[in-house]
Amino acid sequence: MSGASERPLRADAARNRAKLLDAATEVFTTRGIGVPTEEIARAAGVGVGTLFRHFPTKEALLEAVMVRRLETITARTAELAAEAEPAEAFFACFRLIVEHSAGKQEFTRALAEAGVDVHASLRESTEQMRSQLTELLAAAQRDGAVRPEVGLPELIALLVGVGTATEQLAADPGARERIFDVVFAGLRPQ
Amino acid sequence: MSGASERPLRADAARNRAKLLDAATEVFTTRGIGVPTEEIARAAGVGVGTLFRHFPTKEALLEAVMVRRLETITARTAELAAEAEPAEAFFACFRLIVEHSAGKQEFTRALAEAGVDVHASLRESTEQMRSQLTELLAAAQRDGAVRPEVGLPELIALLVGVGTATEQLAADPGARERIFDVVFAGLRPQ
Amino acid sequence: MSGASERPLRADAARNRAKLLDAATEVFTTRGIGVPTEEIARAAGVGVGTLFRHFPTKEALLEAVMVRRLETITARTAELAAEAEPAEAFFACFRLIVEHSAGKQEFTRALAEAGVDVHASLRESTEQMRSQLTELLAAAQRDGAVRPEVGLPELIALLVGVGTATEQLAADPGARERIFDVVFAGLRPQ
Amino acid sequence: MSGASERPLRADAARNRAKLLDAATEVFTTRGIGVPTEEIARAAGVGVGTLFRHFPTKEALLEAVMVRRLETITARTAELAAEAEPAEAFFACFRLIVEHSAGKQEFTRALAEAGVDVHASLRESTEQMRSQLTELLAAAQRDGAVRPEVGLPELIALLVGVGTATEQLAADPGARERIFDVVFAGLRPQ
DNA sequence: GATGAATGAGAATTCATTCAT
DNA sequence: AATGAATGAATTCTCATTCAT
Repeated sequence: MSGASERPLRADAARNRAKLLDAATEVFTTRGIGVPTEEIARAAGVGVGTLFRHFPTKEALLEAVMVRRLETITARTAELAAEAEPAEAFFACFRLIVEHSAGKQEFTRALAEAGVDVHASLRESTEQMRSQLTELLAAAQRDGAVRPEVGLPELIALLVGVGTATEQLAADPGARERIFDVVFAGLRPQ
Repeated sequence: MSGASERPLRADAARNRAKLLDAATEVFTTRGIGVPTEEIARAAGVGVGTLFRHFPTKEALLEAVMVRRLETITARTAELAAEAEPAEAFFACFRLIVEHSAGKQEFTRALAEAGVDVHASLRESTEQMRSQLTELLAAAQRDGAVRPEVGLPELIALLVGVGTATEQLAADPGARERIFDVVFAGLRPQ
Repeated sequence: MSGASERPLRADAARNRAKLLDAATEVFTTRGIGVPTEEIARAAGVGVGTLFRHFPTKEALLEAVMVRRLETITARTAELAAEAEPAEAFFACFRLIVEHSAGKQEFTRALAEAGVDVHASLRESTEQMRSQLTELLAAAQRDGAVRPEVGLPELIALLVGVGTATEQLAADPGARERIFDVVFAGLRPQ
Repeated sequence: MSGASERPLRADAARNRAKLLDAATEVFTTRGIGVPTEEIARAAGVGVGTLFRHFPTKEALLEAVMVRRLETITARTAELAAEAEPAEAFFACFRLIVEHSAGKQEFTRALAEAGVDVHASLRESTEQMRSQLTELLAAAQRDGAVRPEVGLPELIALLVGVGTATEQLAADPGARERIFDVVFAGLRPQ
């Protein structure tokens, strides 16, 4: 489903690639993007050379991390959307996305700064998520579960904003829940 | 008003300090923290040496920028709080803070990473703002304008979150307004 | 006469710049272009940072070395050309250029590979030398001291070729002299 | 004819070795020595591992390329020398060697830098060529076709020099011809 | 005090060479 | 034997900070 145009990748290479992505995700989200590539390689248990063989630049690694994240989110969102009523689905997906988005902003910014207009491969995953969100939102609005004047841009901004807000409250699940309460209440037709 | 324990500072030195803070604020918020100190000095029209005479480390400059921001916000918040009814004051201050917080997160993160737990001098300004917010919130809740279960941590997280959300919508004031609508509606007792 | 558009350059900075150019000339010609910048800095008695402040890339350093060389040669050629009869001047300049060109090829190739078509600043110095050579050659041919069918490209190729040939014979001045004999004889009308 | 002391080498291995030498010759002469080994392997249609099985270091590959070149030249020189009169043979061989020496300098330099003083295996081929040249030169001098004061070192230096000169004129065969005219004229007794 | 040159510890990236498949 | 993934030392360049002018 995502870029199926490369050779199968030898078993060990695939394993290393995965280890690198895991390590990078972990390290980038907990310690920020500034972390030297060398540390990511160490965290993955491989040499720097291997890292750069798989991802030709640090930026490419960042991008790959984000793509994988977006794909996970997209897949789970699709499941959720299929299982539940529009209203329920909308709010469940909102939570899901927020919970899986930790640290995403910093990534996006870093990529954006790199000039390349939200890199091609990211664009694909991004586009997919946008269309899912468009549908979820429309259905929820049709159902009267969400204010009609809220558009896709506002929804995305809120997702990012709530992501940031809850990150601040990492230590207090109750408080985090109250953030959702507030925003969900605010999204309903008044 | 802040740390009045230094020598008076010669007129030109004071002017340079101000120019540096202005330049740093501008540059950090528009281009991120990664910008080399040399560029900030250039933007301020002084040499790097001067920058480092005033702020012993880049981090100290970051901190000073934030302190000044917080002081501005605190001052205006105090004015607003004095002029208006609790409910109105609360929401007006919320907007005010959000609008003055552009780029703040990145700063905070950078400082946090620097290890020193939210630097001493910042703590002072932070503390002041916290107590203002505590009062504003309590008054608004007493007035029945804000849900009683929302606490200070949630309020702060929402301020940061809405700041992030509106940053995403920099180009569309109407959409930004809708974010405030949603969150303010959600904050009111349901 | 060469790019007089920069600030005067502080005394110590100028000294360092000169030390760097001297060291680079020495190191590049004796040990080749592959030598790490760090070694050149060490040879010049400065830190790498200083090297890169003066020459933003290794390539720029290479270029500066060549420009300085060409300028020296051009200046001496002009003197020689003024002092002597066309025939004598032509052959004296030929020697001069050859003797000052040690290692030049490698430089040119490195720069050429860098893509930028024989960098702008080099072009200027190069152009100057070309026009000098054009005149010297024309005068010598008018005088009947050099075969009329030899053009500027051949002259330049011969200069480079004799440079290479004599480099091979660095240890044997007599043999080097014989190379000049052969080529000078071959250049005269037969 | 060269080092006949290795095992016979399986047919496919021999084919790979040849493909590697061809590719290396091509790539080194057109793009310089700096080209990564991996590209040479790719150009030869084999993996890097194979390259390193046949040539234990990059330097060894360089050496092998040169040896093969020298052997080709030596063989053709022998033919030419047998077919023609001394004078004619001398000048014909001079041309031959020059035309087959493209890029050789860079190789030699690279090998020389590698410390090992003109590697053992090269020495053998080199020695053979030296003795051929010695004979050709002596015969031509005996015939009165070449100045008597020119020795082997000068001849070699001239070969290298003319090689360099004609490389500069790659695009203009006429000019290249004039270089030969000049040098051949200069070599004749005056 | 102000200036900007000098410093050198990192950071990203490359590439010859080794080794598991 | 061949393959190409893995390795990590080496290289170019950056930038916070210091110091001579």
